Amino acid sequence: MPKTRSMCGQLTRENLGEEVLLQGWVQRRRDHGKLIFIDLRDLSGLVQVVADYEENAHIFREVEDIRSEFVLEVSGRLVLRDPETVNENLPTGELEVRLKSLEVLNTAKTPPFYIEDHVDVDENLRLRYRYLDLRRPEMYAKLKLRHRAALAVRNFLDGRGFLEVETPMLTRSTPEGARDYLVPSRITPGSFYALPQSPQLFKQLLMVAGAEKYFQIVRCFRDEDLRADRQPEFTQIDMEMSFVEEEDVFALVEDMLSHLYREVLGREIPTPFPRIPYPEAMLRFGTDKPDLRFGMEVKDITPVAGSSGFKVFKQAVAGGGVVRGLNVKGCAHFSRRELDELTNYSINLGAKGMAWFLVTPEGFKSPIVKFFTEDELKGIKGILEAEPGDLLIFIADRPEKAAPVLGALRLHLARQLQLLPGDSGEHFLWVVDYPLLSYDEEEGRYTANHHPFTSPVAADIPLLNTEPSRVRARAYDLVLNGVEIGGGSIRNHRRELQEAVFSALGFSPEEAREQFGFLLKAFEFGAPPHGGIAFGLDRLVMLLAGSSSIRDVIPFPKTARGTCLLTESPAAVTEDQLKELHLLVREAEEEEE
RNA sequence: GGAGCUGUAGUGUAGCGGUUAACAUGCCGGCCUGUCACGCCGGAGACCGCGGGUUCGAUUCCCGUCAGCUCCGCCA
Repeated sequence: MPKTRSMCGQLTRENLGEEVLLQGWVQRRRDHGKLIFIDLRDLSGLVQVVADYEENAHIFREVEDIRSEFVLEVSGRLVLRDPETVNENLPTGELEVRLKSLEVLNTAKTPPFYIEDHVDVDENLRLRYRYLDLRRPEMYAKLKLRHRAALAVRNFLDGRGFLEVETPMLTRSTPEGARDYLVPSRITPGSFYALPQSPQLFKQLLMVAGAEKYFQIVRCFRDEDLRADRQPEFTQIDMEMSFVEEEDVFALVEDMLSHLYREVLGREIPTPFPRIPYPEAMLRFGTDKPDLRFGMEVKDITPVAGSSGFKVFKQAVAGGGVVRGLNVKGCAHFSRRELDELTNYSINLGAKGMAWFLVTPEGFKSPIVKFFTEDELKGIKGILEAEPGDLLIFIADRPEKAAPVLGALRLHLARQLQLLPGDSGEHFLWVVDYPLLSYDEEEGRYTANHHPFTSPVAADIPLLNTEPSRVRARAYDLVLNGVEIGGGSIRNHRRELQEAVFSALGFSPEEAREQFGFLLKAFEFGAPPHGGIAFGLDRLVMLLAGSSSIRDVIPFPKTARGTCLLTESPAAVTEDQLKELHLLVREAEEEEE
C-alpha cells in the first residue's frame, strides 16, 4: 500500500496507473448490486471510487455498509473511465479509483442536512451543527477567503514597515462608547476588567512609545444588540501612525485595499476613492454610509412645501422642519396596499406619516393633490425630475428625523425593486467633515461622534466652548456599497487640547484625570502627532464573499440574541465560581425596581 | 425596549374550521455491474414550536409565550 496520501480533487491523468491512498468523507454512495460507487470528498474535492464485486469480493460486504459522511481510508489504482461514463461536471470526472483496500476510520450518523453547497436549511440548524455546515465547500471557501484577506493585509502592512503588536484583552472599563463586557477580578474583590471595545488607548500609547507604525488584527467586544453586520465579538484591522495627516491615511488605505482586492479577488479597484462631506451625505442620501450603487437621491422640496396649502407640510416647515422626497422611478403602478406598506415602514422608523404622488400622463394623482397649486406641483415635478410613470414620496419632519427615514426608504425600495445586482462593483467612499460632537437629549450633554480622542479641526477649536455642535472633527469613515467598513481620525496629541475636548464632553478635570489620567500623563512626555483607522474585517470579508451577513464569514457566530447554539453559551456557572469571584446574582424580580 | 416575518416527518415545502395531514428528498429493507441528484419495489417516520382562548370540533381563527431572522432604539 502507498504511504503518501493523495488529495481526491487533485488527481489528474498524470497519476494514471498509480496506486493511490486517499482519506476523506463519503459524499455519496451509489449501490448497483454488484457494483458500488463512492464519491469520496476531502478538502480538495471529489473523486469516484469503484468497488467491483468480481474484483474484490472480500471487502464488498464492508462497502455495502458504508453510509454518507463515513470517514474512509481507501487505496486503489487510478484509472481512466470509459469515455461514455465520463462526468463532465467533475474536475476528476474522467478518472476513478478501483478500490483495493478499505479502512473505515470512523462511522457517522446520518447528518441532519445535506453536506453540499447551495443548501436551503434553517440557519438555526446550521448553527447547531456548525461543524457539519462548515464541511460544505462554500463555507470552507469563506474561511479560506478570510485567511487570505488577513494574510494580504499583514503582508502589505509588513511591507510598509508596520509592526503588529498585541494589546491586552483584560483592560479597564472606560466611560463613553458601547457597553463593556466585564470580567470580575478574583484577586481584587469588587473590581472588574473590561474586554476591549477596540485597542484605541493602547495604540495611542504605542505612538507615544515611538512605535510609529502599528497594526493589529484583533478581536474586539461590544455588548450591544446584534444585526446582520454586527456581532458582539468581531475582528478589527487596527492601525495607527505617527506624523501623519488625513491624506497620508487615505493614501495608505487606498493602497492597502487595492492590494487586498488584487490578491484576494484578482480585481482592480479605482483609486483614489471619492469623498463626501457628512452634511452632504445626510442631505443627498439620508445616511452617513451612502450606497452609491444606485441613484434615487433625496430631494428637498421645503421651499415649495412650506408655502403650500397642505397643512402637514406647512406646519412642519413653520416649525423648523423640512420636506424631502424620493422619486421612485417607474413605480406609479404601486397599489394602495404597497403605498400603505411604505407608510407603515416610515412610521416604524419614526416618521409621522408619508405623503405620495403618482405621476400619470394626466398629472399628479394623490389624495392631497388638491392642496397644491399648479405652480407648486410644477415646482415639485422639477425638483424631483418627475416623469409620467414615477412615484414620488415625501417625509415632513425635523431634518435629523427626516434624513434617516428617507435613507432607509431609499434602501428598502432599492431592495424591493432589485436595483442592486450582485455584480455592481465596489463603490468606496470616504465620508469626511463629521461634527466632533452631538448633543444627547437623554444625557443632557454633548457626546463624541467618533470617540473622545479625535482631534477637532484646528480652525474650529475656538468654538469648543461657544458652539460645540459646529466643531468639525478630523475624523473619516470608509464606506463600501453602503456598509461602513472602517473609521478613524487624527487624534489629539497635546494634553491641553485633549483636556479641552474632555471638558466639552462635560467631564470635570477630576473625572478626566480619574478615567484617562494615564493617557493625559503620557501626552506630557513628547507624544507625537498621530492618527489611524480601524477596519471591520468581518464586514470586509462579508463583502469580498458577496454575503449579506457577517455570520457567513465567522466560523462560530452568535444569534441575534447573543447566544451560541452550538455550545449553548452563555450559561449558568456554579455557586463556587461565583463565590470565588465575589459575585451575587440577583433574581429577575429584584431587577424590576 | 419596540416593529415585522417565520415556525407542519431528519430536511425542504404543501395544506385546511371536520383530511387517513400531502409532496419531494433523506432514512430503513429488498432488487440491480457503469452510476454520478443512479434506478425500481416496499416500509418506517409529524402530539402541525409551546401554553391558553373562541368553537360541537383548532394544525387552521384569536391572545400570550419561546426560538430564529430583518429592522428601529442601542453600537465612543
